[in-house]
Amino acid sequence: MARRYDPERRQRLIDAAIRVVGERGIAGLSHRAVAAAADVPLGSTTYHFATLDDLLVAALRQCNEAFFREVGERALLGAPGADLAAELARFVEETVSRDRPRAQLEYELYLAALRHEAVRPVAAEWVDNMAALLTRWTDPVTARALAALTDGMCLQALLTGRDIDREEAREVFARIIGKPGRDC
Amino acid sequence: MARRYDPERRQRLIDAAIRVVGERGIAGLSHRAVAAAADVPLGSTTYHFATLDDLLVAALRQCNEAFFREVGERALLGAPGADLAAELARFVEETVSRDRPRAQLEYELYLAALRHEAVRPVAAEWVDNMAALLTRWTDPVTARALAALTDGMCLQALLTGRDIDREEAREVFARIIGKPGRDC
DNA sequence: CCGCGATGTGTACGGGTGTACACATCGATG
DNA sequence: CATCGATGTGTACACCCGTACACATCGCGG
Repeated sequence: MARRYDPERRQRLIDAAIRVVGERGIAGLSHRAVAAAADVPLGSTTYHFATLDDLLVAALRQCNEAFFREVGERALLGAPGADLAAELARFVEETVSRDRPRAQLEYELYLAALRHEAVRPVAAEWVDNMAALLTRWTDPVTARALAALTDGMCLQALLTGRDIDREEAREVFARIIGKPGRDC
Repeated sequence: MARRYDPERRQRLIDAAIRVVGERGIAGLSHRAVAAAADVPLGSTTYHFATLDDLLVAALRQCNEAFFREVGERALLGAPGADLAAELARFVEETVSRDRPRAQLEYELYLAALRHEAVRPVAAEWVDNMAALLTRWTDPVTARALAALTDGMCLQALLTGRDIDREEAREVFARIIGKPGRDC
């Protein structure tokens, strides 16, 4: 494999793309904007990423990896056996209130799959990763439902600008999981 | 109030905007595209809607009204007292599989609130309307949870291109509602 | 009936965009 | 060291965009 003059050029472009989307939204994503943010000439962006969809996919994939690496490392949901409903409630509440710009960025990339066919497989990966993660605590059906409810809660909060009531969230998560000691 | 030469000009522009977003996505929404779709000169769009956000808000508001008018007229969720979980499962399954383009359009406008501050109040109305509707069957907390889960399920299906398992959906909705005859 | 504001129309300008392409430069390979 | 493909660079083109603005046209109030 031939080495590049700037072996990290591609990576820097992805980082720049994420920065651009974070600041100006997907609508502001352009070869030129990324080139400027990465401090490289225009031709370099078009060389490494022929279309904007390529950039979008690379950016979402990187967010995806970063997110689940963090979740894995920091055990964002506590150890298996912990109170999953409470952990999920904490997670959505913090996602929405603590680092809102980042959540908006991640969701914007994720939701781009609605219109951009090319992004769909990566969005599917995200969904599957989240479900797989939750399967450590519960069965697959419940895991998928928890993932969906998490998305719904975060999005409604982000879209309306409201905060999340952590206790209310915990209660609802618990209902899906099923209260321990009862047979429903 | 002074009557217009074309009293329905504004309305036709909104319809055209919805058509444009449906065909080309929000990224393809422009004064020119709307003018062409409505068969009016460019200046007319800018006169009635100075900014694109104005158009976006008007379009979403119209979708919002149309949606809840339909829900109200056709009793999309069945009469109060019906099996709400089953009705919701049917609803999400049909939303995703029957008229997918329309669902994509509605969600694209709705999700625009992530980036467009101006759209946020209308998105909030949508959330509130959905919750208020569900309050006919259940308490407010459960209603909000059902609305969030509905969004999450539809979105995950639309984003990944997958279908919804109606029976699985019913089961999960039922858990949030709480099964009748049992005390959980 | 006349004037004025609301509504409608056409055009032009400056700026941003994707894309293409010719050229420069490097690393590996023979 | 000659060569060739991969990588990097600069520029130019055609296109679409929001915006502004001058002008036309209509309806209503005085």
